[in-house]
Amino acid sequence: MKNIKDGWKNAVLTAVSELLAEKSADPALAANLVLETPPDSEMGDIGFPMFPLAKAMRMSPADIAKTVANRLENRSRPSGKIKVLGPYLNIFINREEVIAETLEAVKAGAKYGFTDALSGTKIMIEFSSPNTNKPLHLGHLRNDVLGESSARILKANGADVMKINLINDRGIHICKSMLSYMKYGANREPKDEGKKSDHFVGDYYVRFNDLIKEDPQAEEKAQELLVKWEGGDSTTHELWKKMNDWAVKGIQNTYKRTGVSFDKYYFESQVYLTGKEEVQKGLNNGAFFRAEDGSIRVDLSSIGLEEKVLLRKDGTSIYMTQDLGLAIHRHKDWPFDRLVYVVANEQQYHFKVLFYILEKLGYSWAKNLYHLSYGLVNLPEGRMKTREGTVVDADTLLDSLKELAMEEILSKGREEQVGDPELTAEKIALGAVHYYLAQATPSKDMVFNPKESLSFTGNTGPYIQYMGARISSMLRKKADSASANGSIKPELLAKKTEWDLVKLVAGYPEAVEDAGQNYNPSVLASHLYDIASSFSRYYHDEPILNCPDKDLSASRLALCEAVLVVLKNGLELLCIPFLEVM
RNA sequence: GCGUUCGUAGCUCAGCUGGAUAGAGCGACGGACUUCGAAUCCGUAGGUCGGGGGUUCGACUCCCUCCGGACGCACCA
Repeated sequence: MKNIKDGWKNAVLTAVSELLAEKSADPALAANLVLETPPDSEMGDIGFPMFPLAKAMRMSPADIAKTVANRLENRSRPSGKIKVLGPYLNIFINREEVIAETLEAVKAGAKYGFTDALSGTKIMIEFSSPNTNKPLHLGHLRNDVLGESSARILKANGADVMKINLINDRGIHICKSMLSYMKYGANREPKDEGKKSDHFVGDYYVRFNDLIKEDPQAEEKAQELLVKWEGGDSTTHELWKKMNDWAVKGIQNTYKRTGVSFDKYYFESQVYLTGKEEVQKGLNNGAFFRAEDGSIRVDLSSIGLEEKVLLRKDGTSIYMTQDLGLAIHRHKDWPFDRLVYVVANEQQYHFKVLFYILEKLGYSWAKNLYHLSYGLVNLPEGRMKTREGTVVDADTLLDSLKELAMEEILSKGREEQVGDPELTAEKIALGAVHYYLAQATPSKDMVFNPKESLSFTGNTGPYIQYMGARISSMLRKKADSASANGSIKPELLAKKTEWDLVKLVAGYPEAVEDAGQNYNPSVLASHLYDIASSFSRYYHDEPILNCPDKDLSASRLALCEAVLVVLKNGLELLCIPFLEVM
């Protein structure tokens, strides 16, 4: 469909520039011509507003539209119908052609919608990056779905993608949970308390609050523990390793559950010292300077900021130093063309500075670094707070959703049809959360209302899953219907609803490309909702299997299959499980 | 104070590089299951697109300003 649009645009463009020349105006003004989609398909499939040309031609936009239309009528042009609507030159593109083309394209199955927009591009994407002192929460789920989904979308656009996870396994917060465990743990293990191992660790982190009340020195002791850890103290490292293993194993369990995976893990404990040499190098070549107090800094005045310390006066490194070294280290590991950081928008400053410094150090790839900045997930009463216990835990959330989905299955009496109710409920739960998180514009903060946000009706993941299940159900019954003996005839699909569906199916690859170019899964989510909802209306209004005309029935079913391909592929890109039955 | 960012229906969100009457879902109210799955569909009510200027043939979209919120402005990560 894209080439048809382009064909029309060129035809109109040519006609317009000719006309401009005749009016002795600059033909280059034709570049102002924009192609848009009319509000309703009854007005046309594509439209060209003529306002921008009015002044140069000294004609009313409506007259221009008429003149251009006449000119186009009398020459070779792409097939379709021209309709002038006031100042708009609208085109009804040749439906049969597009329908036939679309039904053919969809035969690519799981590959339908893949583009080569990014082929040959190596993209590294970092996301999740959990701390090992507590389990994942709702915020991580947003990060994870954005990261995983973006990675899948980039791959679908032909990119070579490497997903990485930087585990934050060192630092004062880790020491706090260790200290707390040393005090209250009594060498117990997760299985002794029947807890998921990351929750087990997290509970000790929370209990550090109790520890502070008991022992005012607790904060200092945690600091001492960190020094011991950095000094390589063996007992400390033993405990550290044990607790980190618990945390990481538990977190990985959640990844498995949500369908998130990584090609490579980096552990902060192994890389936090990298970057020191880079800072030295930068100092030597004049990119950085040594301040009076002995610390090494970078001047940021050219990007409107002040200065930033990169190495303390005692020579120890800071967060920026680490990230600096890590980026360079990663490029050596895997020479990417682009590096995407999926990190909350609170760190905008950090990345702005980081990218600037890397560029200043002369790394050619530095201009292709991208901070996929996303907003916080807030509760109706405000931000989630660990100490107030309002953090929405990922596993707990999924469990309670699963329970709701299960109730739904039971209340509809569908446990037989569904086969495995447990598994189905789990997939519905995942569909609900992932859709909810993916549908919002990444950069914006969002509000999560535990009571209302995760319903299964309306604009939700399960709604889309349901449409997939309905089509799947029809396909299972195909053999017993009229369509079994019919043949597919694109010209029979003449209803407005059918045309709207075809356009949505045909527009899917563009949505994938759009989502990829902008690192924005939400455009894909809304495209899927549009198509699911169009299908639902269609399904309601028109008989498909029950259609008496066998050719019409077969054609309609083919259209539904096309919709199904889009739903399946799109859900996959959004990390939402597809369900044959639900 | 400075910077970034957001402010669209009661609530949660869309609105493509400015274009034809601002769209969904939830909630409210009213309808539709002897028919392909009602986790569905249809209808009604609900909006000075935070306020005010400006640019433009045209502004939810761009610019300025004010108001309000969030987040940054660490030798914490």
